[in-house]
Amino acid sequence: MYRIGELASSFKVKNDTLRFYEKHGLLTPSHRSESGYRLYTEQDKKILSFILRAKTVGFSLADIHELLSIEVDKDNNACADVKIVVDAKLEEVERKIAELSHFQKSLKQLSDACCGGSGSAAQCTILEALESDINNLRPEHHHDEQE
Amino acid sequence: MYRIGELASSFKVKNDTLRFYEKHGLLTPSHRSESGYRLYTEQDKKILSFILRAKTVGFSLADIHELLSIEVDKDNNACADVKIVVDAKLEEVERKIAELSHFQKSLKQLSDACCGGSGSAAQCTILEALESDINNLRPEHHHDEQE
DNA sequence: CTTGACCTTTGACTAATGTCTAAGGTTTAT
DNA sequence: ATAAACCTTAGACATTAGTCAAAGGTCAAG
Ligand SMILES: [Zn+2]
Ligand SMILES: [Zn+2]
Ligand SMILES: [Zn+2]
Ligand SMILES: [Zn+2]
Repeated sequence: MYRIGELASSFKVKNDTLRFYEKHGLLTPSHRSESGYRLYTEQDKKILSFILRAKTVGFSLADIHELLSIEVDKDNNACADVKIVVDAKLEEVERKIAELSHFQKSLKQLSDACCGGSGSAAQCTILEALESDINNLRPEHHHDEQE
Repeated sequence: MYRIGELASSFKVKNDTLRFYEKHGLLTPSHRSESGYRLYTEQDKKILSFILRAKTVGFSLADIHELLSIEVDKDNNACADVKIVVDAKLEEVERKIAELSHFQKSLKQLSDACCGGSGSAAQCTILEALESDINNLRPEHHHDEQE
C-alpha cells in the first residue's frame, strides 16, 4: 500500500494531481487508513500508470475516464460495446500517429536542408521556407561567407 | 486576399481564433483594408495551415510561436541556432510518435483479445485487463452463452 | 437609403488541468 | 513530547486556448 506522497513522487506528479484525479473519478485509492489517509494498491498504481501514459499521448482526462469507466456498467454492456470504445480510441491514436509522421517529415526536411553552420541565419533555408512556403522548400543553400 | 471570415471558415475555425492568434503574435494579417478589415494573403494562409497542423500533433501555441518567430531575429542568429530549435522540435515529435506507438500496441492487444460479440461484458477480456493488469492481458476469452 | 451580413474593439467568460494556500490532524524519530 | 514530515479538507488561483457579447462601423443588394 502506498500513501499519496509515495505514489505521487514515484510518478513525479503532485499529490494534488492524484486528489484531482480522484475527485474526477479517474483513480480512487482502494483503501483509507484509520486516520483517513489514502492508501493505493499495486492495481491503483497500474491504473495511474495507464492514465499518465494515455495522457502523454494526447488523450484528455475525459477520454481516459471513458475508457476506465466501462468497467462500471459491465453487466449492461456486451463485448461489442466495450470493443467499440477501444477501437475508436485506437483509430484516434492511429490518426495522431499519421499526423505526427507528416509533421516529422516536414521538420526533417527543414532540418536536412539547413547546413547548421555558424553563418548568418539571413540565408538559412529553414527561415526561407518559413517565410515563403513551409511545404515546398529548396533542398540546399550555401553561405558566401565562411561558416 | 481573404477577409477574416473567409479564411477562418475555410479552415473551420472561429474568427475569434484568428484574432487570438494575432494577439499572441502567431499570425498577423499582412494587410488591412482602408476600413480596418484584416486582409490575409496566401502566405498568411500557409502559416495558418502550419499552425493548425502543428497544433493537431500536440504542439502548444508557445512552441509554435517559438518556431515561427526565429524569423524575427534572423540577423542575430546563425544557421546553427535555427537548426537547433527545429531539431529539438523534431526530437519531441519523434518521442511523441514512440509513445503513441507504444500506446497503439497496448490498445491493439486489448482490441484483438476481445471477441466483440454480443455476450455480456462480464467476461470481456478488455475489462479483465483493465481490472487486473493493463499490460499483461490474457490473449483469449470465450463466452459460455451464445454470442 | 435601409437591411443584413460582415467587420472592428474591448473585455468578460469558459473549460480543462492542474497548483497552491490555509487551517488543521497524524506518524515517526529523537 | 515535540519537531519534521506527512496527511486531510475546502476553496482560491493559474494557464492554455479559446469563445461570446456589447456597441458600433462597413459594404452590397434591393
Ligand atoms: Zn547555413
Ligand atoms: Zn540554415
Ligand atoms: Zn467476448
Ligand atoms: Zn470483450
